Amino acid sequence: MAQSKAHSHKGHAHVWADDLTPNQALVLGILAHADAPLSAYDILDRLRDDGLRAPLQVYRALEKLTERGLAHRLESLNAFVCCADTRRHATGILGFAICEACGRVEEFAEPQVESRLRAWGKASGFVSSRTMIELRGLCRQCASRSS
Amino acid sequence: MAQSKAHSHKGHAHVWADDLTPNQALVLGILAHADAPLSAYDILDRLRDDGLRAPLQVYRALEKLTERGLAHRLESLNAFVCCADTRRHATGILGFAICEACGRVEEFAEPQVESRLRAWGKASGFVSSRTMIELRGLCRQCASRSS
DNA sequence: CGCTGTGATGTTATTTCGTTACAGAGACCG
DNA sequence: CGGTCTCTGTAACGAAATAACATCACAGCG
Repeated sequence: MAQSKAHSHKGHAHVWADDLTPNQALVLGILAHADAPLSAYDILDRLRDDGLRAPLQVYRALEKLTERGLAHRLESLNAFVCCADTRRHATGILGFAICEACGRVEEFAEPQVESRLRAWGKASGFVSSRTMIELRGLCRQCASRSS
Repeated sequence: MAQSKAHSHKGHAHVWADDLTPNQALVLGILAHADAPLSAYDILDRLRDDGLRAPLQVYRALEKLTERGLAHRLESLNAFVCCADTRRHATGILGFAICEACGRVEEFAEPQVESRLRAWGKASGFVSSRTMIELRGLCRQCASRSS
């Protein structure tokens, strides 16, 4: 840890967190500027000019970023997005609505969903460490366009 | 369609549905006897003696089985399970609790979770076609053992 | 200074997962 | 008969993820 600024020389980096390593900052920068989820290899391709060469470099950065809630993995897509609201993420379970037309992802929190899942865990004895909620469908714009 | 019995000569097949093709019946038979999720390649390995040779044969069968709700894909695992309760599946959204110790999967339905998600969709304009809910953690037995 | 522990990095090769492309066999329908 | 549809078989490929191993930077300590 303790890695100082970690500003991309391309100007990707922002405020988020100051203690990112250079690779982590590069990856987060790419995710923050993308308007759709990116696979690890997509990210790698966009960072070749910044010196990244192997998938593992990207996967390692993504692992740290997701641990800290700065990025999320979409399991049904094998792809990653930048967290839309770090504050909210800290408070509980997030859901993701993935538009299959435009590719955009909406991040949401539903406290009542969370409490119902917690109640189910209590009743069944299952101790949950991580919860994934993903919806596939059409966002408002795409749904109205295609109707 | 209309493929008759589709009984495996190894005795895998059961009641479920009579109109499965031979390959579909083989795959479903393997899934039904497994006590943990299986990847497509796991399934393929166990069906070599039954004549299956290529991944695609398994993926095609899995596609039909999941369409009909006879099997489910666990996105966070890239693996498949036999549906535990086809009746319940027909009625709505299912969740899956995956034990990271023993590998077993519990399938559950939470109508209130479903209604909350539906409400969110209505409010945000998102038209959902498919919903995935997966929990990772420890089942009752494994949680008590490891405490 | 040298030594040591720890975490991030870099590189190669391999494994695991999933799909594309193409061709054949059988059922059903006109 | 020809046309279409679904299921099937085979080979090759592409995408996603990890294993194994070596290196580098740095902080703490004697």
